Amino acid sequence: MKKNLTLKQIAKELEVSVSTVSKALKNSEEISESTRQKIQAFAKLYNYKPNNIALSLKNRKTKTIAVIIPEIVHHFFAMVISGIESVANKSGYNVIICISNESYEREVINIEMLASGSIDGFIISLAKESQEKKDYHHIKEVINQGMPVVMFDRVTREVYTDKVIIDDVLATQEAIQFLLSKQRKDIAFITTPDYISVGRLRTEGYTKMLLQNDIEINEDLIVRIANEEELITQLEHLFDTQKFNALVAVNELYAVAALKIALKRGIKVPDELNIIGFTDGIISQHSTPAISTIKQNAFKMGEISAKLLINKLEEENEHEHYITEVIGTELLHRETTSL
Amino acid sequence: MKKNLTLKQIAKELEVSVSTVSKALKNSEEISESTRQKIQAFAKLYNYKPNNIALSLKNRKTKTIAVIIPEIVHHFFAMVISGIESVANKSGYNVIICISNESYEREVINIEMLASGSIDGFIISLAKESQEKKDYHHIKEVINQGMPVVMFDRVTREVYTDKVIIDDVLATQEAIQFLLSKQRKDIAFITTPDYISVGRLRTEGYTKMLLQNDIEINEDLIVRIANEEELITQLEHLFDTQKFNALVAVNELYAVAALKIALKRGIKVPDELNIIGFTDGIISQHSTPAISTIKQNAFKMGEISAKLLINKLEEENEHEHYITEVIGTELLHRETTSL
DNA sequence: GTGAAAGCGCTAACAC
DNA sequence: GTGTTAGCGCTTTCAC
Repeated sequence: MKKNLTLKQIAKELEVSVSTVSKALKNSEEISESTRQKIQAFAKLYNYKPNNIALSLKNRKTKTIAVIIPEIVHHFFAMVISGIESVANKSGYNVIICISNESYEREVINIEMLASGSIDGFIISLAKESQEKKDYHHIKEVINQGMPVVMFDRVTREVYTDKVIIDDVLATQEAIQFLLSKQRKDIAFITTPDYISVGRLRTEGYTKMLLQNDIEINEDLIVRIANEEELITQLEHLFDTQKFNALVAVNELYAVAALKIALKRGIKVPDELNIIGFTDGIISQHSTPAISTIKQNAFKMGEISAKLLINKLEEENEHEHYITEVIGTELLHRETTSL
Repeated sequence: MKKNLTLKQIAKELEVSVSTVSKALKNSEEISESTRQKIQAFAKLYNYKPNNIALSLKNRKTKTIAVIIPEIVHHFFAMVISGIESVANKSGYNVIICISNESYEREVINIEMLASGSIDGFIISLAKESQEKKDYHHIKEVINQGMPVVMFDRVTREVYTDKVIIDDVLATQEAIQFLLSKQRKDIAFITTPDYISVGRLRTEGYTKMLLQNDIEINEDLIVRIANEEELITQLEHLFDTQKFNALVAVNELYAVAALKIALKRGIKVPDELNIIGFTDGIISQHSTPAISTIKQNAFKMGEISAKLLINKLEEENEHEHYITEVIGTELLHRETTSL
């Protein structure tokens, strides 16, 4: 139960001053070769490690960044974190992860807690509830304090800061275009309520593309899932009441649920029904048939978010100049689309 | 770009001393009602927040705990984290997550980095490589320094500390017993090499149970996956060369891969082949047919790990007394087992 | 070459 | 009631 060694202790032990020890360990020219060696040897022997907290207090930086995500048991977010971790570690940063659990309150608490000194910057994806409330004062506040913030995926126009997103409208349009090119014009669309930015944008891509092709929008083909518990019921209702030969879902959970219902009803996939999901996660990969999907490059999204943040943290002159990076997507054909 | 307010600044502004401010904000009886109110009002107005780093340095505790896991894009670990987060937050602790990426080196680096002051305690699940190397000096070292450590799932006998595990042997035995009770005696077993503790224990459960029932072990029915890239090849080989009417896999990835191959070969599941996996994740839930599984209660595992750690952190008298909590499992029947 | 001293932001024992 | 002081562990300027 030996406590961690401090400079003071080394100094005492070696009968020199604290500052000498500090300099010697930094290999400062000021200190004579011999004392330097003596001190370094001692420090090594007793495995001296500088206390990070003291360094943070002194330097006014903690070398850690915080990630606030709505949910972790989710392939997309797990991949983003993986990407963040990977670049953060390379630059010597630690990563703190906090889960808002889609709750506005938890988002606020986490951010306020961390904002007071514990971290150097935030990477945030908004909780559903915050988007619903449209209340972003907590984020604006930390930005005002001069703390860099990067938002990804679930972002909002109301906050000025760096953002990393995919072009949801375009990505959806590409998927719809593909289906249309195969003469599949009755396309069901499973999405979220419009207050979720990504859901809204994807729905926009869907309607835009149909209109561009002079196809009338059938509102009954658009299913908005507000509550995941009603996912199955709402999908069953869709299958009961509508005719369609293709289906696009804004995430893989909705896609696989739809696939499952189709299979149960003996609908042949992909012959009678094409299915395209979003998020290239393990569900899509491992279902049978494997689901064709719009790949969002979550890992890359994490990497870029972290890079943007670290750039802001390390650049000298802080010009107020924010960018929004748009990550490319790709349509990945597997077994639920017919080529 | 206002920097964070400090006690000093408040003191100056209000022409009192720093300690008066400190006490006033703590509602100390020592300070007169009027100055207390004045100071509190001012602090509130300018949104004063104490600097966590300074507090940590002072108190020698950071109120944050670190979780080191091998992999985050994995339902089991994501759920464990969720559980840890949930109890940590309730007790006012922050959670730092670091990913060892199954690498011994990254595990060592992360632990050493955090051990120097940044955190109060660790929750660790070992990287494959560390288990392979059997090198745990980095963990023993932090424990020696007096830092509490809780290990979960991938643990080792060589380190004395609190642990949270499932009874892998027993859990596997129950699965095997179920299959035997249905007269399925040719059971393939997809596992990891023996240096992964959970793989070894589950294999032990498998052989034990068969022997208990006087069934000879057919080594060719046991497939050890050392490298996930060869998963498919090895499984194909199994299906090519062996006859079996049941299959148990030590994780859901192996289970779904086996299911997929079976389906491709036109083998009827569950009629001709029963499949049971470990880990009740989204893969098992959403595959068609949905995979029966041994549920590990990952969330609970996280909760208990966090509780054990926080107890250690907050108890006064530190008696060297370690416990190993065994979490119950349950066999969850879905569509790949016949009842 | 080496060391004393100040300071990062906060607390607490001890004066006054 | 309020303020002074020392100290958490470290760095850095400035004396010696």
